[in-house]
This record gives sequence, structure tokens and C-alpha cells, in this order.
Amino acid sequence: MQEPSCTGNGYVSQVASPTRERILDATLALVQERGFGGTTVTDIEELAGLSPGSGSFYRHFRSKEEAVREVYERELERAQRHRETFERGPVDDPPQALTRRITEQLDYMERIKPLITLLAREHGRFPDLEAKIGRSLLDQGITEEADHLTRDLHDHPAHGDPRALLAVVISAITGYHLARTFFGRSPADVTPERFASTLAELIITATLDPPDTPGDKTP
Amino acid sequence: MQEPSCTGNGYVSQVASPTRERILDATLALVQERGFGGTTVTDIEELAGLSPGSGSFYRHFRSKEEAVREVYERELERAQRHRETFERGPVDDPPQALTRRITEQLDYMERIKPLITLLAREHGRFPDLEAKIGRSLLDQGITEEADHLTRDLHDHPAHGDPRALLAVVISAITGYHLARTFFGRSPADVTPERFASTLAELIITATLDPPDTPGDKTP
DNA sequence: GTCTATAATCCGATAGAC
DNA sequence: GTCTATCGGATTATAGAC
Repeated sequence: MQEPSCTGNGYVSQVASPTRERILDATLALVQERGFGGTTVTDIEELAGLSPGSGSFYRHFRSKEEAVREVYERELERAQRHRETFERGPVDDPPQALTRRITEQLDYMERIKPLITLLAREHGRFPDLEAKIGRSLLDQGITEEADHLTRDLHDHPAHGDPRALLAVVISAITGYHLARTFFGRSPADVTPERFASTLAELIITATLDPPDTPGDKTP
Repeated sequence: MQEPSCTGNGYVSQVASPTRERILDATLALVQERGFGGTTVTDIEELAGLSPGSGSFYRHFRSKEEAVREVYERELERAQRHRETFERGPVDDPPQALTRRITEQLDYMERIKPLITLLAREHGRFPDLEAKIGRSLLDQGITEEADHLTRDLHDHPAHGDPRALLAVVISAITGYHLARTFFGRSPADVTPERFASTLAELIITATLDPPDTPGDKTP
């Protein structure tokens, strides 16, 4: 409705215009719902509280594509900020620590859902942004998770192929989240808590009792 | 280029018109690539070998939406046919049987990739179709996979929470596939073979040595 | 069943008053 | 910075010849 007047003294000059921010919000919501091609500038203007059909949008962005690109960037920054929240101290009891770590990861995916939805829906339209986000989410996320995992399992024997174990864990968490998002139901109707504790138990059992690979005779 | 003339004797009367089929092919390819809103009927006509801009499309479908809906239905049928391929006999050696089962599941996801891409990209546009496909893929797939799993593990002790174990396995396979599709890379750069054998090993270890849940004192 | 041609609408983007 | 008004082009869909 009205701007909270932060331009009175010129002190907070770096703050983005509220209207601009509302346009980004509207763009995010609509592109998530209808996709880039299904969202019109008129729709965005209307949801942002501007007169639909007026070009007011264009006083803030050169084109629809520019606005959507900025939405991606903003969501990536948010995702990175959310990730920093997870830097908590180590916990002693491995099963509970792991279960909590996995639950945290599921919460994290829930929080960055907008970004994930954008990636899924507009896959292929902005390859540069996708590559950048992929690097940030996958590489950074994977190395950090690997650190957490080894820390949580500090007094367990190492797994035979820790990197593959990591891939399985990350895939499971990702897949559980996406199945819920896309179908509105959990796989096999299993709750997040049950999922987390089962996955944690799997990891711990595997690191407690690493079986010999059949056909692989270690001396 | 030219139709393989199967209308010569009227014998194969149930075969769909080749042009109609080409329109569906073109629609699938373009909607996968650009989304529903980003695909125009003119594009579809051009890719289907019709004169772009002519309404020839409309001699076969009432609207773009109708064609896309039919694409969904066709892909669902294909996915169901592909699933029937997996009904193979049981294998004796559990680790290898499980690894092969997981690899088969990954192959299956690769084959139904078009359907998965459609679901991801157009999520929310056709709720009825999504619900129908969700029921078919999730429910049917889950019960069948549960059967396979218990069969492959026939001489192993049961897991404490088989349904949750199933959810983890299905989530992992789904997540591995989707991460590859959306980012063009495997999670943690782990190959499908490595992924499958690691996941199989996890399952087997968990069913070989089911640990007591801490705080849960079973008599 | 495919074509040319076109109607009717929608959309992205701009110009200029306030 | 927002509005009214509008241009030019793209898009869905139809009409009618062949």
C-alpha cells in the first residue's frame, strides 16, 4: 500500500525500491505457478499492485526476462543465506545427530522450494544461471554435507566408498522432497521423521558393519 | 517425409493417423523444451511437417490444451507398458539381484523421462492428469517394488520398518535420476553402477543386522 | 487433409502527460 | 514513479478453396 519511507534522510540509500521488490515477489509467485511463458507482464503488474496493462513494470526492469533473472539471483542468495544457518556444533549421539541432520536438510529443501521449483519448471531457459546455481547448490552443498557426515560419524569405521554413500544420502533426501512437491504426497506415505530416522539407521548400520564386497578379496 | 501408406486396404483401421501422431511427437518435444506457454501452435505445425501458421493443427485437435493432454495420456500408457517389461524371474544372489533391480529402475526412469519432465515443468497446470499419473506411478510402482524387494531379500531377516526402507530406496533412485536430469551431473559425480551397488549394499546390511532403536527396548 | 488468408485477441514494450 | 494510450508483432483459431 504505502512505502515505509526509508528515503527520508538518504541514509539507507542501498535499499531496493519497495515496488521493485514487490514486482520481484509477484514475478516469483507467477512464474512458479504458470511458468515463464505463461506469465504476462500485465499479470505481474496486477499482482504487484500496479495498474494492469500500464507499462509501469518497465520503469523497474528492461524486460520480463531481466526481472526473472533477478528473481533467480535473489533466490540463490536466499538459499545461500539459509545454508549458513546449518553451521551448528557437533552432536555426540550418532543416530540422533544423523536423524537431526537429515531432518534439517529436509527443512532446508522446503525453504529453498521456490528456487527448486524454478529450476524444475524453467529447466533449459537460462543455462548460465542453472550452471551457477548447480555449482552453488551441488558442489558447495555436497562438500559441506560430507564434512557434517564424517563429523557425525567420527567414531565409526569409515564406509568402503564414502563418496558413493554421500551420493545415496543426498539423492534420497532430494528425491523425498521432490516426490512430495510434485505429487503432494510422501513416497510410500512415510512421514519426514520416519524417513529421516530410517535413513540415519541405514547409514549407521553400513558404517558399523562394512561387509566385504563379494568377489573382492581384501588381504 | 511421406506416409508409409497403411491406409491402402482399410485393413488397419484402428491405427491413428500418422499426421496426428507426428503432431503429438512435436508437441511432446516442444513442451518438454519450452513448456506449455512457451510453445505455439505454429511451432508445433512446423515441427510436425505442416505449413507453419496454417491452422492444419486444428483439423486434428480442438486446441493446444487438448493435444497436450493427449500427450500426457500417451506417455502414461508408454510408461505402464515399460513397467511390464520388468516382470522377470527372481535371482538367487541377493547383492547382485538388488544391484540389478536398482539399475533397472534407473533405466526405467530414463525411459519415462519425457513423462517426468512434463510433470516437473507443467506441475499445477493439469491437476487431474497429475493425480492420475501420481496414482499410477507411485502407488502401482511402490507396491510392485515392495514385492520385488521382499522377493530379492527372501532369505534375509525383515527390516524393522520395511515401508520406510522402501520409501528411502525409491526416494534415492528418484533423486539420483532427477539430479542428473536437472543438473546434467550425477550427485557427487558417482556413476549409476557405483550408486546402485552402494544402495544395494546399504539395504542388505540393514536387513542383515537390524540394530535396536536407541530408547526402544524390545523384550 | 492441407493449404492460403484472415479475423480477433493478446502481449511485450514505448511515448508522453501528470 | 505511475498513469493513459497505443504501436507492432505474435498467437489462437476459423473460413473456404483445392
